[in-house]
Amino acid sequence: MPSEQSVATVAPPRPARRSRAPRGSLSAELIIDHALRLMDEKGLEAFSMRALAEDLGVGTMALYTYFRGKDELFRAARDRVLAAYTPPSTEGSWDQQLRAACLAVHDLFTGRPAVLRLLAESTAQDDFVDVATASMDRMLGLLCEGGLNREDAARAYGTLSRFTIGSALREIRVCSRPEAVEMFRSRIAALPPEHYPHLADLAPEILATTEDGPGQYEYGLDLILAGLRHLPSRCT
Amino acid sequence: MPSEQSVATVAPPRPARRSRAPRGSLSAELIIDHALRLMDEKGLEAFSMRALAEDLGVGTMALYTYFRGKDELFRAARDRVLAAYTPPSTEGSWDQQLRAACLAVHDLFTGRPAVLRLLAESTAQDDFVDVATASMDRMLGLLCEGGLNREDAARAYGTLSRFTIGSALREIRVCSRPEAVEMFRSRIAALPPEHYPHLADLAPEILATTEDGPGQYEYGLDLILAGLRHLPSRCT
DNA sequence: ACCTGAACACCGTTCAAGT
DNA sequence: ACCTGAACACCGTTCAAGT
Repeated sequence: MPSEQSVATVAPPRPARRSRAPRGSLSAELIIDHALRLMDEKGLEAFSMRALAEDLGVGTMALYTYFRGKDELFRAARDRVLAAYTPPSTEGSWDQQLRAACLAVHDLFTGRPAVLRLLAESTAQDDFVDVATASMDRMLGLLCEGGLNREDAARAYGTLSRFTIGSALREIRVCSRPEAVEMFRSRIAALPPEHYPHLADLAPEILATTEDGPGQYEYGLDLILAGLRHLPSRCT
Repeated sequence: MPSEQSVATVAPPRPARRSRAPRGSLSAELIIDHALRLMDEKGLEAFSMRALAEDLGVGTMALYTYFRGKDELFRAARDRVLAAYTPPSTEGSWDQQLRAACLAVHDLFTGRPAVLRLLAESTAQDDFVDVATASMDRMLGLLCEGGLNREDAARAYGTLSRFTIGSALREIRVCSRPEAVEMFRSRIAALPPEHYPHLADLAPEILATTEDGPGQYEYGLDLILAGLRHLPSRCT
């Protein structure tokens, strides 16, 4: 009496020897953990539901027990990183503290390129409140403390957050990637100097600042903070 | 004598009655034109090589005669918009002209959301020199004219360009989309005021500035320009 | 040369089914 | 409930073939 497995059936090629995954082996948290790691390691375009499932050692459809789909998974990953973030407390005058808070957000994003891209490229109408809620509240408080009126505080925050996102995006796409900087260099060198005299003249300085992302960020941040200190509405 | 079309052959369902496209009906320029229109109308995620080909009334593979693939088509479309751009000439002091040049770039991008997204999301190591070469050269010239030294000019340009891109991205994703603003509003209203006191307090001002994208951009721009005027290195 | 459809290797997701 | 593979409707792109 031949047992079932000894029968010479032509088995279809199974890509990975994986029996049914044990019942409690998955959870939303675990999925998000692996997703964030995968996205930051292999890049956002290499990420897929199928690749994530394989990384977890489960069938693709197992993910759909925990998330409605890819978009919901993305939002959950992004929100977890942003909501868990608390800006480091610092000492000093209001503008020194504000400076530190901005730098912390900047570092958060450059350290988590996938989350930044998710934030910037998200196509859903849903949007996280803003950069990171706790940080936003803190910065608004510091701006008021600095003597800005209500409208100036809101607008100053908007300015700082837009500049921070713009800077971090440039850094993860160019400054921190040697091949991209090299491409930038050769593109500038190839421009006809007679058409772009100032650009050709300042090329060395432009390249130097491109290579130093964080320094460039601090420079612009200080520029904005200087502008804030000279605001006519300020009465401190 | 039955003509060919009267023969009762069981024809496979042809999606569109399209005979072979005439020989010279396509060109790189025409393809780019349609691509830009499609991307701005239907959104970047709705765009595909297959949809573009259908829009042009040709087979999908006809596009590959003119472009190596989707990425090359994207780059060509982006480069055409940016390279063709010349900043409007304006009058006034160096900082007034600088202000006008920044606003023109800002308007270029908010008016062409697909190009901005292409610029921001491009994954290729190749990157256009920067925002728009002619504009970059002009702004660098104005900064030097304003008395900034070489390094400050390069860094100031970097600051202005990062802020401009960050602002334009925020505008096309939130400010100019009523559903997104509404989502933002309800998210803020849902936050516990005891955890985010400043945010809850300033909610009206924050929402007002969110609704006014261009105004918010001008505010931040003026803040940066004020910072530039107070730069210690300036000797004018 | 320019344009074509069929085919391939990917996606995300629906569905009916297994445990 | 939790997890599965098959199937569907999409992609971008390769290829051999038509004109």
